[in-house]
Amino acid sequence: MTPTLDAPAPGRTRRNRGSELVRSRLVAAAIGEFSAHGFEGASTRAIADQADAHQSQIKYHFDTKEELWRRCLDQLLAEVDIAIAEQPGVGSDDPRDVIESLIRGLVAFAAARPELNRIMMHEATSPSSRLTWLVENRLAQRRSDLLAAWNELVSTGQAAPVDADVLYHTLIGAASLLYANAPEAVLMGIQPNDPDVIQRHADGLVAMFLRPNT
Amino acid sequence: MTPTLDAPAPGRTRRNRGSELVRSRLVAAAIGEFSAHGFEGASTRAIADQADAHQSQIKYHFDTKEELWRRCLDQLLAEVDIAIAEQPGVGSDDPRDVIESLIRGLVAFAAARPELNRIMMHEATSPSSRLTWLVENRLAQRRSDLLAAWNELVSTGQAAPVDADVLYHTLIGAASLLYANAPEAVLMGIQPNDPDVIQRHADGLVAMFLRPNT
DNA sequence: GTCTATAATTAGATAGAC
DNA sequence: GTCTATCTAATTATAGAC
Repeated sequence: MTPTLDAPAPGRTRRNRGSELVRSRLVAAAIGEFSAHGFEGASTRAIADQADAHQSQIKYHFDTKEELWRRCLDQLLAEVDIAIAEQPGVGSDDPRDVIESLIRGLVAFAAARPELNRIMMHEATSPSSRLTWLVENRLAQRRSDLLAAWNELVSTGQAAPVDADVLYHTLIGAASLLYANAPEAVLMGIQPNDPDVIQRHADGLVAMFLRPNT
Repeated sequence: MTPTLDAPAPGRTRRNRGSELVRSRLVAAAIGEFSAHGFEGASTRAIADQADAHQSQIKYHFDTKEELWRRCLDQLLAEVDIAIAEQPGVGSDDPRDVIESLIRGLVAFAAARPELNRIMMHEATSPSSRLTWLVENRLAQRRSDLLAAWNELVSTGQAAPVDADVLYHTLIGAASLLYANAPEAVLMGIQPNDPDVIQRHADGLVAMFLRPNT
């Protein structure tokens, strides 16, 4: 891992380059620990060790464990937005193409980067300052966007009979649990990393959530 | 909470009644803590406090935190089996009725008792001795039973085009995430405890996973 | 910016009085 | 069976040398 591979972030001088690297390594390690063990189960020492840094550097770079956690979420949410935006039909005029792209983007991302769904499943089981921050500042808008696209589909009669109230969790649960719970799936003899499995999974969800275009 | 309401367990004398009560109170408290904070995030002191017992009684009654955790899972799995068995069509000859009962039973249980799915989502994010025990000794058989029923539905052409490989996680994710993540859903303005919401959720899943009976 | 040392707290497990 | 007291280890946070 050579520092010179990372360009300085905007507004930062060359002298900060090393610091940015440490920050990104800490975030990367923290994403792994938070997703595997939850916020409370993850230790800052384990995170620092994985990042080849010292535990006290977390205080210097992020002040608290919770602020580090928020940086992890922002990193992952940026990635899921990219994964969805990369889908071919995402900007289509046809609401069916938009929802299909969203479903395929969610499956592809959950499979490639299960950490976001894992962290969500850890956090959403009980109220906390982190969960409130996450929903209010990061997730509420995304859910609104999904519902807007879904309502377009409903208006053209192509949506499956899924209530708007439950759509968000039904779709995300159906799309991501297999990958979020990959260690369990593997013990059950499933290969959640097999591209064929992922493809058939996405195809099945598209067929279920979108009504046949008669 | 009166001890006399609990009958002595089979093979136990009247003198053990108090002990059985403490055990059941510890299990009940532990289910709440494990589901909210995960195994690592839950503390045996908080569990004992909630059960009006002392932390060291966990050692006496269950020896280790992990053994207490296993008792919690057995309690919850017994409850989900009952919830499914209570569905009217579960013993039907028609495979469609069997799957419909399973879906409705899963939704009803996840809504009424989200703790099981919460604990599963905490545990299944990384390998552990607990996860291996759980899958091998408790879940593998249940998944086989589901797949057997599903294959019957496939053979009669009434199953949605969902691969057998991914069916288990797709169905459980679609049925339970809303309730497992209820604290998040509430922050989003959803009422996961509203019987109407639950009813429409179950209806939607039945319509999606079962092909129209043409 | 980095790193050592440590404070303050809490964890699970346990010994032994009652 | 219950409960007090305590052990060992791990936790986050922090002060200060370099």
